[in-house]
Amino acid sequence: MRVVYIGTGEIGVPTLLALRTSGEHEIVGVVTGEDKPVGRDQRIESSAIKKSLVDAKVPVLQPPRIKEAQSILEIRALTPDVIVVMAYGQILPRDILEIPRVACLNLHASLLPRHRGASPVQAAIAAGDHETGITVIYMNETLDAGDILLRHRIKIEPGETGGSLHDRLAQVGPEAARESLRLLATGKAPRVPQENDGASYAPKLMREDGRIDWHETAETIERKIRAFDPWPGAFASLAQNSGRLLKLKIFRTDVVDGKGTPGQVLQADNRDFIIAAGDKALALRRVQLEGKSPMSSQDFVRGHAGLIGQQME
RNA sequence: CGCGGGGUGGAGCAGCCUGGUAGCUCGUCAGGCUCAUAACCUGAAGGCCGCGGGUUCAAAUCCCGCCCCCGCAA
Repeated sequence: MRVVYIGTGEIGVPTLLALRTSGEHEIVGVVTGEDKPVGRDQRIESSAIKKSLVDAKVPVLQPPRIKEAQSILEIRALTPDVIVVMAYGQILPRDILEIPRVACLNLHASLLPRHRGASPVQAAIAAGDHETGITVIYMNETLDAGDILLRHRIKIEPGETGGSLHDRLAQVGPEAARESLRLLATGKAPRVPQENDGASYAPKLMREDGRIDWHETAETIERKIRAFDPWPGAFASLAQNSGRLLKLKIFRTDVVDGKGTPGQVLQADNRDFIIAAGDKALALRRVQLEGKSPMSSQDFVRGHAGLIGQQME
């Protein structure tokens, strides 16, 4: 079949690669996000998807707004049988959804209807889910609410981070995509409406969403820290001796016994760095100070006297 | 030139404003104490204070240039 791939995020790279190289289908075009300034030097860089196509002779479209007439015409001219969308970053208008002859599919990184929206990977860990996966849906105009074609489940491992789960889900994409296209090609593709009762929404994450609320339970905070590692990162503020408020990024913690005012430093020595949470407490294992590289909490404690009793915010 | 923090014995930091013997908490090594220890005591090794230039009697500290790391932002 003639396939147009629409996506920007790195999570879709293995899927696009598989579709290109499997020989079962022809990628007739790729639509991806614009090149934009990135990093400390604000260098202009292409999306992960475009970078993965450097050696491929595939037409690449990078419309600023896909809903504009120009890009709709260009995509229609590719005459796709199927459009496959994964982590694109823009809402597709009805005009686009109606272009493909067979179907317009979306690969979503959760078990829909759970965790619709832009941050399903983090949401699954933060919610304490034991499994997640890739859901392939027939797209409609409501975000992530289309009928389900198939689902591939994976277990969420203990200690899983947003980064590790993202990478494992990316590896599930190719299989889910190929199987979906195979079913469509043979006319055997199922189509099951989502049960909207079980729906939840995982909004696009902002930097500020990473701030830790020490009033929450230790378990909740621990999961959030794992979910937000490495992006957008969980952090808290700590008053320094100089009087300045320092931002402390927190990477790994363990739930431990301990009681105190939420945010209070209960212990800070060469054994543990423990902060009181809403119920129990959290032993910090790895932290990063603004302007510094990540370090063990022991290293942090060594260089910062008088931490005990201080308050994290 | 997008904004900002930083580079000081092996680790994490202080010292820099207000130039004048290199300091703290650890680690390492040797010895001691202890039934024992991520405990305690004693002693030791280990630094061209990121690199280059300048000012000065004197520079980790002040001035100029460069390199590298990180946070924000994306």
